[in-house]
Amino acid sequence: MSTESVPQPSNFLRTIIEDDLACGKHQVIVTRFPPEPNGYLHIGHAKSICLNFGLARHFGGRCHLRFDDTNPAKEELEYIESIKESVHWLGFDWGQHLFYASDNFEQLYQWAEYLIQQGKAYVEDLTADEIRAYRGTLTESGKESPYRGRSVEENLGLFRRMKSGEFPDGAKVLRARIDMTASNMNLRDPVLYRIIHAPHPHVGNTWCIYPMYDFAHGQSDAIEGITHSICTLEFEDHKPLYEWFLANLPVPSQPRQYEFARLNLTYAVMSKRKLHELVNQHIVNGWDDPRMPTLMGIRRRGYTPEAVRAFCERIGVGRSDSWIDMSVLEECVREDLNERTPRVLAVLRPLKVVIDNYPDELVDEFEAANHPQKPEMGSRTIRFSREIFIEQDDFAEAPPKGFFRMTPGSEVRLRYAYIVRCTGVVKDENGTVIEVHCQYDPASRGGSAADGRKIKGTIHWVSASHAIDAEVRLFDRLFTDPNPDRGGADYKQFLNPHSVEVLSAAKLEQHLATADPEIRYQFERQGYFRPDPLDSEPGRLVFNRIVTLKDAWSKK
RNA sequence: UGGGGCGUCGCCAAGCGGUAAGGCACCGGAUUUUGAUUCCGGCAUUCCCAGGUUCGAUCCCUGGCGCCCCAGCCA
Repeated sequence: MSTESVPQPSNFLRTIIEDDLACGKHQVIVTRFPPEPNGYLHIGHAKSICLNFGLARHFGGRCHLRFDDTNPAKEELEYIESIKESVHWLGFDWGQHLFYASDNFEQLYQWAEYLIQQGKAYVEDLTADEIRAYRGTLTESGKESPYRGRSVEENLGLFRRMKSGEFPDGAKVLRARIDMTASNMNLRDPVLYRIIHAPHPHVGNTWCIYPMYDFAHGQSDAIEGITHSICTLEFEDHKPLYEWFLANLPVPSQPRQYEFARLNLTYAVMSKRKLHELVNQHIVNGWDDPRMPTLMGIRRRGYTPEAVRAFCERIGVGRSDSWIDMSVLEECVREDLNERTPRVLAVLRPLKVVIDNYPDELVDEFEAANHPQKPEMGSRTIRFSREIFIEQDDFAEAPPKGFFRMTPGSEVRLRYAYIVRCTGVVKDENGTVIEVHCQYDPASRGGSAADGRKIKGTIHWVSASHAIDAEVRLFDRLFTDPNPDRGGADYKQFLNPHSVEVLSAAKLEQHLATADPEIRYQFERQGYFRPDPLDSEPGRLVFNRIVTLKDAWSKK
């Protein structure tokens, strides 16, 4: 794919790995994509997936898929399945390397007892509120819990009773004994285990105590032999704790954590909370709504995995907070679709045109190229007759300066067909043009004038008696503001009221009657479209607009 | 005002002491039966600011300024 062949500039992660390989620290690198199965994946996750799988592929290593499933209160099987499907859709394969943090629960439990035995963990009886109060603030150090000094035996007994289900949710937690005065809050005796009497999506009812992220993540990395544990910036403050566990537990390997800046996209929101809200409040029609930045959404809309991968390559990886322009994503989609889609003529907002000097019953046929720059993509036949439809926007009774489409008195080319001249219009009682009359030039068959005169404008059309009907959904950005997320304001006030426009009377060339949902098309002069995989069916076609074509005219 | 991180063109991003890559956006112009594509050309005497070291600094030092993250029994 041409979009992926451009050499990529280096980034700090590649540099680190190159150095680790060069000095012999590692023979082979192992990365992992570690989602929590508590929601659906979005374009931000795609960046992480492409990074982790891409780095492994680039350096001949491997990448694991690991579910960080340590909190059964929020996780579901449905999400596990969806996440696997999205990663595959994006084009990556973890092979045999599918892992669950929950598969390590027994080992993690043993390590927790080990820490207790070393005097480095204790059972806490303080309530959640009390723990918070004892933790201190950003500027004041914390206080030690009165339960911090329990004996190893007492801690072990209590922890085992926690495990056996003797206590209700929240009654006790296991804490690491580190330093209540640490300036890094994560080191102020972090909670290691909490009691949750809930079935787990992967390991069922075997446990009622569950490890916290911090106690599971690094150790799982170590168990899997991860060499480079890549996460987002907000985990940087957790690194000392990550390393504390690796240093204080007999783990089988020593992974290293590196952080990068998460993806932010203009005109979109990415937080799980906001995405949930859009769905729950029916602002969008589900997680796979084509306007959503979820992988399910953009997939349904018609974005290709190739385009998403090209996007992830193009934006680079860094450590500074960044907001990528939506136009970068859109341009990646266009670049891919421009290469691969067959062209087709489709009239979205039909305006009837009658060619008065064209024989009533005559039907002409033209060969239309499927791709003007790629003859190998072939051609198809399109039919022409006396009555056709053109785009309402392609006609102007009083054209603005520079308009070179159909207008009274002047000539315009009907793509692949004939040159026509508008001779008159029919209006309804409101003065709206409802029909246009033309004369065609019989000597211009195919669209070229016999005398070689230049025709500036070419518009698309569809034969009225041959066209098929379809619904077309025009999607646009969900928000009107580039940063709906920014500062205090409610992001919902920036919702774009025109993020979807449904055109129910579109007219398509006959060729599209059997459109395969997996095939994308370019509707010439308009954009890229594909049949909606859920709602389109033979006889009741529904097309989604994936992205518009660039349009230098509308900018003026 | 505790700790951690970041600051190179409107948005990303290379650069790692030797005199500012690239992409998107934008602005021209050429070709065009898609106002698309393609193609040419333009677009940071300057790297948050101020000092310092050096023959030479975006890269080193010092001091400022700005922005982000952290006080879940979430990840």
